[in-house]
Amino acid sequence: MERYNHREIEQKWRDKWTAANVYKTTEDSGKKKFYILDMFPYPSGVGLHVGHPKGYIATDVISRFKKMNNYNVLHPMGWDSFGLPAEQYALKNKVHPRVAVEQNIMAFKKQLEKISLNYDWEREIATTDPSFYKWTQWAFLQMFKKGLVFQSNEPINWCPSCMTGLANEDLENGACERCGTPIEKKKIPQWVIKITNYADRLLADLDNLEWQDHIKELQRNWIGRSEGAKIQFKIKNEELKIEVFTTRPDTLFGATYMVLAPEHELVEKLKVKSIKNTEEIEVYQKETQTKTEIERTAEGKEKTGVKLEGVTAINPANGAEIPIYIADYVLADYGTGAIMAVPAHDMRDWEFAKKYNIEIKEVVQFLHVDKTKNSSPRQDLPFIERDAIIAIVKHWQENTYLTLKWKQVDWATFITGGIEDGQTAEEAARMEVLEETGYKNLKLVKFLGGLHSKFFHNPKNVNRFAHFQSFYFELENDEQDEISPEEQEKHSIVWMTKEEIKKTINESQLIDFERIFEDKIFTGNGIMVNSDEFNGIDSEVAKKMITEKVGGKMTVNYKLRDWVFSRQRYWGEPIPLIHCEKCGVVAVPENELPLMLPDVESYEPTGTGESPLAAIAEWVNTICPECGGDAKRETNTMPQWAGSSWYHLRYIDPNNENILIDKDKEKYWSPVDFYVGGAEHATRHLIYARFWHKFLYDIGAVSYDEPYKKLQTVGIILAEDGRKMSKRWGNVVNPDDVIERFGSDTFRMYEMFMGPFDASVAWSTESLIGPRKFLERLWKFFGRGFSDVTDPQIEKVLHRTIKKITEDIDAMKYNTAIAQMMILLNAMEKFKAMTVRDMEKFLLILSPFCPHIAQELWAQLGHDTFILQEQWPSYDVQYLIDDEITLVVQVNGKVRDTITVNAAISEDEAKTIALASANVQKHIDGREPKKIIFVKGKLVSIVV
RNA sequence: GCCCGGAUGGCGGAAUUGGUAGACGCGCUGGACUCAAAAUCCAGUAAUGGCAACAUUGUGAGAGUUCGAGUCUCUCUCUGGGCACCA
Repeated sequence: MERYNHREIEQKWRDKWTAANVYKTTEDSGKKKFYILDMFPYPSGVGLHVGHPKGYIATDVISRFKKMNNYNVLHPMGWDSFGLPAEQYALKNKVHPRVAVEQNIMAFKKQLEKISLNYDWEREIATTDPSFYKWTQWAFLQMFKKGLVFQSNEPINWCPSCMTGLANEDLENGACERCGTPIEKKKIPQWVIKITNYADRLLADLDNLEWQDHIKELQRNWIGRSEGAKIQFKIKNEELKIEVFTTRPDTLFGATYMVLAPEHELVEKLKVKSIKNTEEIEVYQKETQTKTEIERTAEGKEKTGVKLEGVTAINPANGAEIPIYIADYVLADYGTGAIMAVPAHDMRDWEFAKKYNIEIKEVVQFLHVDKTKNSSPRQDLPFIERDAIIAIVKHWQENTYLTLKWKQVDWATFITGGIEDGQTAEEAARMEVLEETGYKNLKLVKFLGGLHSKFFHNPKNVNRFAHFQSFYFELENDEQDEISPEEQEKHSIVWMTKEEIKKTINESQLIDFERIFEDKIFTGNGIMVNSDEFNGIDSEVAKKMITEKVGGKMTVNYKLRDWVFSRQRYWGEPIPLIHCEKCGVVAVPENELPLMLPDVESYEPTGTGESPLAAIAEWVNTICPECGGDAKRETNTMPQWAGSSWYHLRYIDPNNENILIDKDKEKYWSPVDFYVGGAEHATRHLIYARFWHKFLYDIGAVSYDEPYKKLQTVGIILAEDGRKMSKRWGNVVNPDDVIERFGSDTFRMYEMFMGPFDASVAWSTESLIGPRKFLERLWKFFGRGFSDVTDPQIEKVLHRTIKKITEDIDAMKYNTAIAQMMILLNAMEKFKAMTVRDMEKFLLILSPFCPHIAQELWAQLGHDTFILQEQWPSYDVQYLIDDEITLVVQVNGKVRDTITVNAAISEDEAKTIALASANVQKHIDGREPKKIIFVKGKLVSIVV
């Protein structure tokens, strides 16, 4: 037998498979369908590196596995070929984008073919193909007709380097996701899709998807649902009202000023007659506009704003007259673009109010329910309410604090006590300190605020619901009165350091203690104060009550923004709309689709906010399909995400000229059963595609309302140096080189063996040797010939391997599946004797991973069939059962012996054998076993 | 700051979900073959002590629950990712 020659074998079988068209897929109602999809690549100029095919290999393994298990599998591939990079590549290399895309697709395809992925290439699609984008445009027109598309003149995100507007999703930390250039706000007319109409469904339907939880969580955060209230504030001496959205209507009594976004329309209206400092306002508005997103949101940036002089608002809760500001910390496009500011309970408002000396009014106080062992409230006791004080007293010289250690029980506190009638809280605090410790000369440093606590008062054996006011004093000297004998009996005075306090004092008092050192504001829920009739109730409950009282209404808000859909670039689908002076904006008639992207002299971006298409007069000038008069075409193009939002459907029916997708075919194949791709698409492509698909569902074009039933993300392959593979670092590994040297099978196997599928692992050419050696050893084993019977030891491992691989492929645990095949080969080499029949089983389970060598050896065994079309082997349970098992014997939790026993051993027998072990006896050391635990099939644990 | 993950030998990683930690692979060490090297094969490989049997320690750190914890609970450190003035 010749040496394992991967080049010869792999080329031979690739040719044969292609000639026989083995990957062709047709509808077959007799079989269960399985649609498995890769995120299609962007055919860039640089070609594939070793990381790209990882996901493709995985889906290829599953696809082959499913085919061998009698599924009718749809496994297609295509190209996401519109968009900026192609255009930029074309500009740089002075070729037309169409030509560049064609070349790049050819190059990509050539690379992919070497890996022998079982795609049905007859279903290949490209988003730049007019027969494809006809339907992208068609779907857009349906949205337009349903009123889901509107034109906006609001400032949008503009990338000055890419010279195009961008959607919210295209930003990364306030910069362009592609080029890293800080985003500016620019006012240009934009087509926007009301994706927010779908926010609730996009959120709710996540629950029914078999996606990884962290991806769902990412989408939930991106959609950003928050519940709150809309409340209106009257403006004094004006007919106008300010409407705000707030998640904290309970804090309304604490709203001491209001803020409008600088771009808020009310500002312009108020300028007309009320605002006295118009000039100052306008300077600030200009500043806001020219700032980049990054400048506006820079971390640690001090808040800025300008007061609207001459205008005030009325707080609807208490009638208070409060000032109005404009400030750029309020965003125009979230909520109503205006807020009620509650500096006592919102960090941002607090910063602002401190800077501009605005009243800070506390309306919610912390409610602490003690959860520590000794102090958590007892279920069986009622709460006794009490107004009380806490006094924290610092030593006159040292860094220690006064505490009381109770003598009867294990309990230490600061000085606490009730407030008597006619006493102020501070008076009560001073009195308690004097009574309990005798210290007299207190200097008040800080009032720490209110705090409510539910706890079990251990010394007094009652449940307390205490309403504390807390004070921080410093002692001026050690002057001290005599303490009464009763007090002395109760507790002793202990001076504690910070560290000691943190260890001994109960939770709620610790919160007070921390307030000494930190300027913290309370932003949580708690007990209402300073809020008239709502005082004393739970702030969570007060939300609805206060909203109702002031005539507001509870509502829901989303962070998700509408989808800015216009790009001022050449290489995209033309937006099929026509501007007519008489008729307004009119849709291009559907029978004129596709609206072809015209050729153009210069497709460079203009940078003015106008698309390069605007320069082609003969294309732009058209007639209005409604009135027949002169009209102009829309010249913006669609974003790259348009085509990828529905491409999964087109594979099902790639050549249909009459309809987006044939309903019967769609019903047969849809939805995608398994979708594999990069996690970076979690908040863009996967949001857009879900939206687009849901829209198609709503208009009856498809029959299932989610596109991707199950989603799995791929972990990226890092370069050998641990960095990302990039031309810039010069650390890119090309799959062509690896396949040439080691073979496609080795390459495929290694990528699946590297680690867990969704983990990012560094490439290692050194480790690649492992899978290669495995294949060489298999080849060699084959050369040795076969026996009439298989060694029972091999048989056992073989059937376990079949079981494990069957399960592992389903669970996407390829690394352990391959490890198991290695274990099998190790056993084969050790025990040698194996029948042809059993070897066939091995080849069948190997074939999804390494199709070429499996097919070659399959043929060498005399088969003239394609292994892909064979049946997946089943395992025989009789080989899974062990007659003998190894029991672990522990003494006090430590392994002292292992004993080999019959699998059916009884508990008593096992215990007897375990106790008989010499080493076990040594560790029992004559003591009497307290307890012997027996776990069937696992262990005997002896406790002495 | 907020929301998700992750941390196991020299390296990539296993661990039936609470039951012998380190499967499998790489690397490394020793041996066989060879004039020699590569390749291949055999043996070893968590650390420490011991000729060995074995003992002690050991899954980022610290506490806890348990006969028993990589796995469960709490606190913390480091780290990857996402979001970030979202009211």
